[in-house]
Amino acid sequence: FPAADVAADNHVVGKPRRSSSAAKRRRINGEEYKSSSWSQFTPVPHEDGFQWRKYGEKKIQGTHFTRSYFRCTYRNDRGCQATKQIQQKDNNDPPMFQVTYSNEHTCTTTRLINNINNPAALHNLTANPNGHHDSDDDDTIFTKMIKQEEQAAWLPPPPPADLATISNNFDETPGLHVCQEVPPSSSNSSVISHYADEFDHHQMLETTVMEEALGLGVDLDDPYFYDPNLLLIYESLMNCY
DNA sequence: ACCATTTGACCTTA
DNA sequence: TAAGGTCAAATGGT
Repeated sequence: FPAADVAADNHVVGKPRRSSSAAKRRRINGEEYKSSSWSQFTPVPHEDGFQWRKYGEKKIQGTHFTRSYFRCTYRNDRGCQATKQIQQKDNNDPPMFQVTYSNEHTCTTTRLINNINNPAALHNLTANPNGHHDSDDDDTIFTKMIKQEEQAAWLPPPPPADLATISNNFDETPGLHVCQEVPPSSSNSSVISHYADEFDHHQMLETTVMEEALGLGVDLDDPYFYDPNLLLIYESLMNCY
């Protein structure tokens, strides 16, 4: 199953966010550390096997959608410093999200994923994506996240040329969602062309990534293609049968 | 009542 | 000083 190696090791779909100055490795106590931030594109931003608590949402300049900020649910009781940001990139069917992770998980769930070859750990992971014992309580959180994502996935259609219409769509957007569409800050033709250019840029970027992946034999119809963690689970399951 | 999300205020950084 | 990131009180769902 070559797709797993491609996505997990070579970062075809997930690539380091920082490329210039921040990409320089820092040296602490004589040890070298890689950047603790990485990102990936996915239509299912919540399906990464971890539990997250949202702590903020922000309109980022030059983007259509708000950025959502999450930290690990176990930050307080287990001191896990993992965080992630979710930024919706387009309104395709399904929409694509960029998920940027910072800091590795130090909570129990991380150990389960790292021990994916352990059949017991794998069973726990696949039986319940939260990586816990099975119980109704654990399930409700994950289910809620998925429902939340589904709501975000079906936003109003792509921005029309008429800016007044954009504002109307924004007002009708439901309250509970991950990334909501945001109206332009001013109304003139340069704003429209700016968004058009930005849209083209993202389309081009996605196309480049997809072509690169296809060249390496990735099956784009496979939903697990987008998430390295899910790919690992998928691969281990394939090995089991 | 408890807990996660929302959201404007506040803080940090370039 | 403005944009991005985080805090925390208010809000809403169960």
